[in-house]
Amino acid sequence: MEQSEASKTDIEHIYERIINAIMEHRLSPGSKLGEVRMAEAFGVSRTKVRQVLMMLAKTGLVEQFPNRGAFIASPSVSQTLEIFATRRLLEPVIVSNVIARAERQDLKRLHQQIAKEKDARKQRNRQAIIRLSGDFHMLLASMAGNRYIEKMMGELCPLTCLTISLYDAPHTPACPEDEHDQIVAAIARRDESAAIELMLHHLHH
Amino acid sequence: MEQSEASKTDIEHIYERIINAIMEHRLSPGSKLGEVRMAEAFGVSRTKVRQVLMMLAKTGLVEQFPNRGAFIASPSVSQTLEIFATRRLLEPVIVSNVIARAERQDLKRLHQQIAKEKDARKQRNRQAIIRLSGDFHMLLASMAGNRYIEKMMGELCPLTCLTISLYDAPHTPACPEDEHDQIVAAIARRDESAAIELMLHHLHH
DNA sequence: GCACACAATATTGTTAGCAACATTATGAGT
DNA sequence: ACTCATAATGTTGCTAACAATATTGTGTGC
Repeated sequence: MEQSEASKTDIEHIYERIINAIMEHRLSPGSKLGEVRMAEAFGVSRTKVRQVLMMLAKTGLVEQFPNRGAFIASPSVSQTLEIFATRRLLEPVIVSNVIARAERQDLKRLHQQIAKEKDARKQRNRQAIIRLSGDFHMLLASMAGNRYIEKMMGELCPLTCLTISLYDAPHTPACPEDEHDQIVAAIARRDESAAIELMLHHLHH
Repeated sequence: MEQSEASKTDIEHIYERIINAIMEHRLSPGSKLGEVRMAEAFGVSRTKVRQVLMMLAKTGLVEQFPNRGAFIASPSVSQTLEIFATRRLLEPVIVSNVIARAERQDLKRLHQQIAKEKDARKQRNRQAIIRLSGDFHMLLASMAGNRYIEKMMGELCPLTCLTISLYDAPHTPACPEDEHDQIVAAIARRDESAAIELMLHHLHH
């Protein structure tokens, strides 16, 4: 009973941390997520871990086998194709919505994000690079003004990270940085077709 | 201890039944979902009900308030707009994919679905009409060959039902039947632009 | 040395009971 | 009669122990 925080809060907290670990490639596809191990690692009861695992399973990031436990998902080739097909569907409308809605403050946040990426790249911090790259897409999604699309992106981004660690050559940088840069520039000058084109090209691997 | 079926199975089972209840308008937005009450109603332990509620919360169909309980979601106006915006984004590509992929067997199933709808309409079975109408869209989504889009539709359909019972005049039929009919016809003759046009018109309320 | 059966261990699934919180009911004071 | 405080009730959140299943380890026969 060291910390009796609101349960909701720390369940959500653990959930986020696991997603971050996936985004940073610190959890590989297929990794087993033992309940007691996680409970000890996070200092909470097994019940809460269980709930987190179930939430992750519902979003498709972990697979659960009865009486066997939970494992980080390893998307098949067909799943990977579907993930990217869905992103190619969603992200153009995200860009388009952002262009239509973005305030000056939003553009500022985008530039800050790019700056952070540039920083991480300069420091050769691979984990940070990967995570920030994903955060860029999530930030964009959060500005599109559609929470359902945003939620979907919140599931597709970590899944994308998993596919990258499965099917990409190791030590390949996630996204060339200047592409993010160019997209933001196109958004800033409200050039919709260019931004969409850049985004689609960006998602073409 | 009357039925010790595999827990996974009956959790999924309860989950489906609640979604069905939402789709049939037997659960109104804002309804409280008490844990003990549900546990008794379904003949399972409170823990399992808890897990189901959490899954429903993750998909956005119920809202949970700490120490207060779980309630069927009542989408706001802005949420409703976003739900339909998302459907207008997804369903055209669903139709397009179905046209590209549908086998003879799929078309048969679509026609069977339409026949069921026609039946329910003849019998003035309002609950069945509403649910079957939702099932039509889900059936279509399942044929599109993209499980992520299908999953998203599986969340958006029940949400749509909730918005209908919130913002539609009571006793309004969910969808005019012939529209589904026409869509299937357009799919059958592989007329993509017509099918998409019909679907968009269909989603225009 | 190998394959199989059987025991030991570890992990997951479930239940019952307790603690914490919110809601409702009761009653005293004005 | 109304308001506020306080007690009673009910509901949710959590923990710990138990049951069921899978995994690993050990030994015996061939």
